[in-house]
Amino acid sequence: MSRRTTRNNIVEAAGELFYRQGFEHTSFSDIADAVHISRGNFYYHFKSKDDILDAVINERLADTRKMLKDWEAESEQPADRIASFINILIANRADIKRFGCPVGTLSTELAKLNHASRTEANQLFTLFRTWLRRQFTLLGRKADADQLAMYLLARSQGIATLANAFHDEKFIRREVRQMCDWLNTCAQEAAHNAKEI
Amino acid sequence: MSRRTTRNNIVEAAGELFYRQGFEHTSFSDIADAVHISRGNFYYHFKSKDDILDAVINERLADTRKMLKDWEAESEQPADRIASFINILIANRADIKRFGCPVGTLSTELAKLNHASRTEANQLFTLFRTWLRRQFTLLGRKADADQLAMYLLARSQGIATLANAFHDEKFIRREVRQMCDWLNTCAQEAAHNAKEI
DNA sequence: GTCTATACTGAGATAGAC
DNA sequence: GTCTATCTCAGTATAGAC
Repeated sequence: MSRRTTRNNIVEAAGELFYRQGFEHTSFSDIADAVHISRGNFYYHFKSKDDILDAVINERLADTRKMLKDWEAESEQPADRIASFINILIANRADIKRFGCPVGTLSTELAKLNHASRTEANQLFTLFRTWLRRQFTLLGRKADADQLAMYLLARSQGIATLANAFHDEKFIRREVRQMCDWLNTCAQEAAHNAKEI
Repeated sequence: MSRRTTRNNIVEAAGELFYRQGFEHTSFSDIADAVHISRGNFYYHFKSKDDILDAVINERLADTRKMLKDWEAESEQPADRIASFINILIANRADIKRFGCPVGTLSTELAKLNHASRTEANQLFTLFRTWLRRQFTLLGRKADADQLAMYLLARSQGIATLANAFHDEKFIRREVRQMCDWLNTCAQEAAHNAKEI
């Protein structure tokens, strides 16, 4: 686990602030206040604000890889693993309601800024997409695994956006329930097809 | 129709730039260059940048109201009207790919900025939600009309976010096709239920 | 490694001439 | 109505003491 160095503290605080306030709207002063260091001290650890952003994205990528690995270790069944993905909406519902999805909102912001780290940030989406695709393949839906992965990703994104706009946690719960139903149907279809062959 | 006054030109150019670059990231200089006026001239027409934002939002609200009205006039059947909504994803696919959904991305940005006009901007979502709810009610799905409306809204939002992140228009087309299928099933169910009663 | 002081830039906003 | 000139301020970034 990452030690409590000043550098790590900066990345952690910046990551949180970028999520809550947006990257551009977060100033060095904001981060300095959170970490309790002076503004000038940043430049010992990073050479620019963009540099901090890269560090934040890389940490999120590492965290996400670990999370996906954990989900695979926790469940044998691909359907259960996919359910783990769906349920992060519930686990993070309070934050999602207030700040939206950390992946989607960063991607959207960097797209508007036409920021150099856009591509990096979108790797977060790719991580989920690839992982979900693999699970759907294991589930026996090889032919449309990527489509199913994208469907789930998109639906989760939309739920996060609207839950944020309407400040509505109940909406998250309801949609998650529906997505779980959908997943069950999906798994049953796959099992049925497997018997036929 | 709005005449070509300087004020209207400012609102139009600002609306476009806010969509493409984001509100915060768009400066007076950017707008001034687009409209070919000096920076100082803004303050004859608006008292602040936030004032311009309000004007932009109000124009979008008016445009959206008109569009929804037109869809109602163009189609008698609620299912066809809902299809009009789904198909804006196709009509605007090039912009969506590059800049995301104008409603969703503004809502997301203003949420992060904790901006006073957040509520105003979210009225855009409410407009679509209420209109869709009414169409689903007319379709004979009174009991779950609002849930269906939110489902469609959320799904469209997610599609826009991912199409933007992955720069993928084909994904939009495929998802739109699926949503149209879903809508047909929806309408058939409603028709079936109507017969039973 | 961390600080203070400071340079530099671009932003939003104002005053007043035309 | 539109312009130029200017103000103020916050932001990023640098230099150099400790």
